[in-house]
Amino acid sequence: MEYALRAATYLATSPEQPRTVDQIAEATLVPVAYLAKVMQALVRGSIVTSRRGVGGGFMLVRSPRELRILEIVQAVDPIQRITTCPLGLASHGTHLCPLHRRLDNALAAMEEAFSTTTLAEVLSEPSPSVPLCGFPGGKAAKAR
Amino acid sequence: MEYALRAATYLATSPEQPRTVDQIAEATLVPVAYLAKVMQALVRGSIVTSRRGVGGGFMLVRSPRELRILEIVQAVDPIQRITTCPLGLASHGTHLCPLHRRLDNALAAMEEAFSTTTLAEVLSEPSPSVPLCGFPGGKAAKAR
DNA sequence: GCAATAATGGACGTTTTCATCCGTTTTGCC
DNA sequence: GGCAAAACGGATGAAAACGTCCATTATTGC
Repeated sequence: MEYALRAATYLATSPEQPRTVDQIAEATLVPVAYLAKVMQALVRGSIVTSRRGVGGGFMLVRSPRELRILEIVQAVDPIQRITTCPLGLASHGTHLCPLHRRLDNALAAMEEAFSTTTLAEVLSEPSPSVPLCGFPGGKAAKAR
Repeated sequence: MEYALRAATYLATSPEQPRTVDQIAEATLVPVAYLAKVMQALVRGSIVTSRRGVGGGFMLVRSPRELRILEIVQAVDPIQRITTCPLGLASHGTHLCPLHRRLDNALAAMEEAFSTTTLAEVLSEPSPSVPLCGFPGGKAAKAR
């Protein structure tokens, strides 16, 4: 999930411009082979599009301005809200017992936190450090 | 973590009274062998005390009234706040980049949600369904 | 059509989590 | 002291998450 967010954030720094798995991996310091899988998940979740072949790569489907980070989270690692009693019995229909209500509240709080920011906001936020820390200088402190 | 909360909630229904792993497992519908491990974690986290032998079992160390559910969570499955840049470089000291700040905010929101309720409040909350759903009738819908 | 580029899919390996089993130790009771 | 109850600890196993590797397919440029 971290990885997906890093990748999406990176893509948001140059929408319109397709980026290859290698580029994304280098910028975000994510193991490239695994990142390929994560990107597939983002494709399946309709967060990014992909194009094969020369000049291909991945691009965000929608503008960073209208992409909430919650959507990325939901695409790769959906927040499982508690809608029904996790114990076997469905003896009381929809309303949860107090304990599970609290658990669900915590999940809701997390969802809320993720839903209130778009990728564009993450990028534009005035901050002493650039998103993804090292980049867009790229290759963040990678000696080579 | 669910399991730990269920167990603690159950213990809170009769503080003072030691409960065995078997009793807790039956009431909370948690696999008994695994629950034993979870209880060990709670012991190590100083949430419960244990006594061996006849009449022994587990008891909450503190009163349900002063036990926040966050403490149980932290004992068995600590919320890992992001305090430092997860990418390699510690190039910028304490302040996180915007992306990781959001992630940490989400974690903080969760912590907050867990810290605002005590076990006693969970139990006393007026609700159509009893905590842990099936119990304290026990053996929740378990045909036998 | 051929070669290079890049995503896609499947097989495989490693590490964490969830879970079980069993022998050992502590404790209370007779 | 001996026995039964119960927690404790370690070994083991199954499933999921994390990660790697490689062959295949689509796309572009020549």
